[in-house]
Amino acid sequence: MTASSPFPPAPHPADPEPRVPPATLASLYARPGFKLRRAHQIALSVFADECRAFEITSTQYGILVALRERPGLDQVGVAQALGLDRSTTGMVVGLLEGRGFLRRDQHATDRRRRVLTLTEEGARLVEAIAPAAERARRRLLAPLSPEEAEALAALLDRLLGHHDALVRVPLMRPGD
Amino acid sequence: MTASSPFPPAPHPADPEPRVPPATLASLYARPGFKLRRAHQIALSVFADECRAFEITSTQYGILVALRERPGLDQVGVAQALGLDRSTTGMVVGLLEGRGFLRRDQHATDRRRRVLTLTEEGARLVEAIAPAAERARRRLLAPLSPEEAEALAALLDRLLGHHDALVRVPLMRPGD
DNA sequence: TCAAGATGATAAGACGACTGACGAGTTGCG
DNA sequence: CGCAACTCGTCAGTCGTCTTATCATCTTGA
Repeated sequence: MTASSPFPPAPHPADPEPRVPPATLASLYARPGFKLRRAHQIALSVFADECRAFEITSTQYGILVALRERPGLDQVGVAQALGLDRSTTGMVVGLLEGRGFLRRDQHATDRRRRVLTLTEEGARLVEAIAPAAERARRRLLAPLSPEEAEALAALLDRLLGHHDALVRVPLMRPGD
Repeated sequence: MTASSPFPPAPHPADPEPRVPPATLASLYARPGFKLRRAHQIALSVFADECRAFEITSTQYGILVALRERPGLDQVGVAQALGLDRSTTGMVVGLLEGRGFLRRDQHATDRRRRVLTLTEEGARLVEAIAPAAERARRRLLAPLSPEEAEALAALLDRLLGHHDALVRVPLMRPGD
């Protein structure tokens, strides 16, 4: 809360901040965060479109995949495996449980935990979605050549790797 | 985009769905949508961190910038300028109005419209944030060399350009 | 001129995400 | 052993986003 003077940005020679020209819409469009928001929006949209028949979101799909590979994870394990918040995970897991795709049972010894496993139907679903998910991936990357797609993946990996510790929920391969 | 059958149709008969191996966590991590979600998460986080003092989100900042450049836009105009949903825009605009950063007045002739303009305080805020926003941009891109950052921007632009029509709210430079 | 259509705004509901807090349970250490 | 510290799950609250639906208003055309 530094700005309480009636005069907006009077030139301050002693200001350590370099002069920053006023933001314009064009500069907004050029911001990487802006592009990433749009790209994410598009990725969600393409996935939802391809998986329309299953009425499932990419987040829900991620949880099913994680449980298919590692049955018996608890919610925190799922959250860490996918880089999700604990609360978010709890909500989405509750959704999937309500739709009968997974079960939550008490852990044998640690009663704080709920052990998550796919139901038969959940296992069937995650298998059935695979082609649609693959279609979504290809469609999202369609505008890029294979080399460009590779380059994009590499650049994003650089970004993620360096900022991983920064985000509250770093990605964590469970069980290794 | 008419999928009402329980199973997704094969949209391209010439493009038969080959066998799709079962999804693993590793294959999930490799999905571009997954990386984009993480990258977006990080971008939001960095912006929020740098702008902590202003208690503002990147979306709110975008609306302020749009109104600074084009005072008198209506909500639909703001939504189109930023690629936001109309409903989302209405909610965030209501927030900003409640905090005193913008005003909503009746349009002179068209009473359906609400004309949006920054208040003095809103104008001061958007000026004051500029250095923090610039800091966030640089920090987000810090892991990349200038050339890599440029390449990433170009690749994302390719993606956005080709999928723009696909997303329900395409980006639309107002007034050009 | 009046009904039909287009457009702007809002409401309601669902989902994802984060923060902060809290209770129950577990574990480690003095 | 007993208490402190930690962990798991949950809840409440806030925010952003999209969908669908509805309402008010404006414009247009028969």
